[in-house]
Amino acid sequence: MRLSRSLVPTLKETPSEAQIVSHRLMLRAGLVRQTAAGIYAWLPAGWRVLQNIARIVREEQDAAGAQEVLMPTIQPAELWRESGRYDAYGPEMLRIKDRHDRELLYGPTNEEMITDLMKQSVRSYRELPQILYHIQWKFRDEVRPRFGVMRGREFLMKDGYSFDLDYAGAVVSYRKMMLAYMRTFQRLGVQAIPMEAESGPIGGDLSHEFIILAPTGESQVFYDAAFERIDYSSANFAMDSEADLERFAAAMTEHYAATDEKHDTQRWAGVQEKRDGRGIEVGHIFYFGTRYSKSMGFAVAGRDGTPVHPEMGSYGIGVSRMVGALIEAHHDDAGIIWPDSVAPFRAAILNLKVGDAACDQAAEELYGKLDGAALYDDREERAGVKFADADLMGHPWQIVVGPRGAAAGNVELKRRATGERQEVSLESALSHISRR
RNA sequence: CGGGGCGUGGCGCAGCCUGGUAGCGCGCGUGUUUUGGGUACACGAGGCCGCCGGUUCGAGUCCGGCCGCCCCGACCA
Repeated sequence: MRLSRSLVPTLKETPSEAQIVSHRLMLRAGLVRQTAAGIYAWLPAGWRVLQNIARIVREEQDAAGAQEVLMPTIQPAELWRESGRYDAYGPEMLRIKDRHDRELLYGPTNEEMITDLMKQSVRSYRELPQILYHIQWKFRDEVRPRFGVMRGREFLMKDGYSFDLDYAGAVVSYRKMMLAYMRTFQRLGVQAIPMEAESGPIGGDLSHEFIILAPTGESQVFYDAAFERIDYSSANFAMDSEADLERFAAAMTEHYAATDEKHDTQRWAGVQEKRDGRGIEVGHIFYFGTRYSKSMGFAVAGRDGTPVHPEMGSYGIGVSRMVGALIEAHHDDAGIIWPDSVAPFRAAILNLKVGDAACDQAAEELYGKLDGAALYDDREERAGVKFADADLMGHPWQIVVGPRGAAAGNVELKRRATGERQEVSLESALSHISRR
C-alpha cells in the first residue's frame, strides 16, 4: 500500500474517549474508528490485522480437524425458546422484529443454531465426532462497553462446537481444542495461560479460560513458569494421538495457574518458579454435555440403535478483542510493536526524499519486491513525521531510504521491537524481511 | 442499573460563573523555507457551539427536557 493514497488516518493527539493504551494506539494508528458505544469500523490497516489473526486461528482450527462454516448473525427467537435461553439470556441479547413482526435476535453465540443444524442432518453415531466452527460477528448489548475493541458490543469471535457420542469422546475434542488454542496463541506472539474457570451462562461443568499476559490486563494472574517452556507448536503433541492429548492435558492442569479470585496461596507456596502478572481473557472453552442436544431434541442412533444425545462443547476466541490484547502486550511509548505474524505490513518503506531520483528508485524497487507486504510511505512529508508514524503503526521492520545511502545502493534497516538499526544493501534488507 | 464527568471546526482544548454574535494549539490547503527522528514563516479554508423547547431586545453562556459519549462499580469472548 502507498501511504499517500491510503486511508490510514494517524493522529498526533489522543481522542478523549480513549483511556487505555490499546484503544489510544488503535485510534492513533488509524486502525479503527468508533461508530457508537462499543461498535467499531475497521479501517484498512486494522482490518488487515484482524484478518491476520483470523487466518492463524483458522489454520489451527483446521489443523485440529475442525470444519469451518459460516452461520448468520441474525437468528430466529424460536431456536432460543427451544433451548430455554430466550428468556434466560436477558437484556444483553439484542432482540429485533422484522416487518412481519417475527422475533429475531442478533446472535450473541451459536449453540442453538449449530445444534439445530446438526439435528437436521446427522442421524447416526457413525457421523460423529464432529467439530464445527465459524468466525462471525457477535453482538452482546453490554451494560458498559469499554476498553475500545476489548469490550465492544459488536465483536468478531471464533466460536467452535464439538459433538461426540460419549463423555470420553467429548474430552478428546476438548483437549484438541485446548491444544489448538495454545498453538494459536503461540503463533500470535503472546504467552497464554489456561485457567480453570466457572462456566458461566453457557452452562456446563468443565471449562478453561485463556489469559494472555499484558501489563495492563484486568486481572492478576499467578502461574508456574513451566507454561513458558512448553513449545505447543512442536510435533511433541499429535492431534490424532489420544495419548499425546492426554499428556498435553496433564501438563496444562498439573502446573499451577490461577487468577486472583481463585488464587490458592498454599498451593502457590509450593510452586518452584513463580510467575505473576496482569492478564486479559482472550479465549474460553466449555464442555457442557447434553445441555443443548437434550433440550433441543438432537439425538443420533447409537451403536445398538437406540437414540443418544451427543455430548457437546463450545470453544471461543475473541478475535477482535485479540487486536487490543496484542497491543496491550506489545507496545512502547512510541506506539504499537506488532508481532511479525499479525502485523498489517511486515515492513514500512520510508522514502525520506520523495522526488530524489536515487531515493525514489530504491524505494520503488523495494516496494515492488515486497509485493503487498510493505506499506510505502511515499508522502511528501518531513522525515520526522514518517519516523513517528512508522513507530506508531508498529511495523516489525522499517526500511529507511535516504539520499545518503541510496546513492550507494544502501538503506537503513530498523527492527521496531529492538530499535536496532543497520546500514545494508537493498538485497540484504529484503532477505532480512522475508526471513520470519 | 447505581455513582461521577463531558459534548464548542478533523483531533486536543479555552470561552459558560458575571448573556452582546466564537478563540487557541495541532492537523488540513497554498507559497516560501527546510529536510536523516513530529522544521520555520506567511497567507488561507473550515464551526446547525449535541438536539428540542423556554427566559431575554439578544443565548455557546441562564432554565427545562431529551440524545450521545467517557470514567468508577456489579457482569462478560
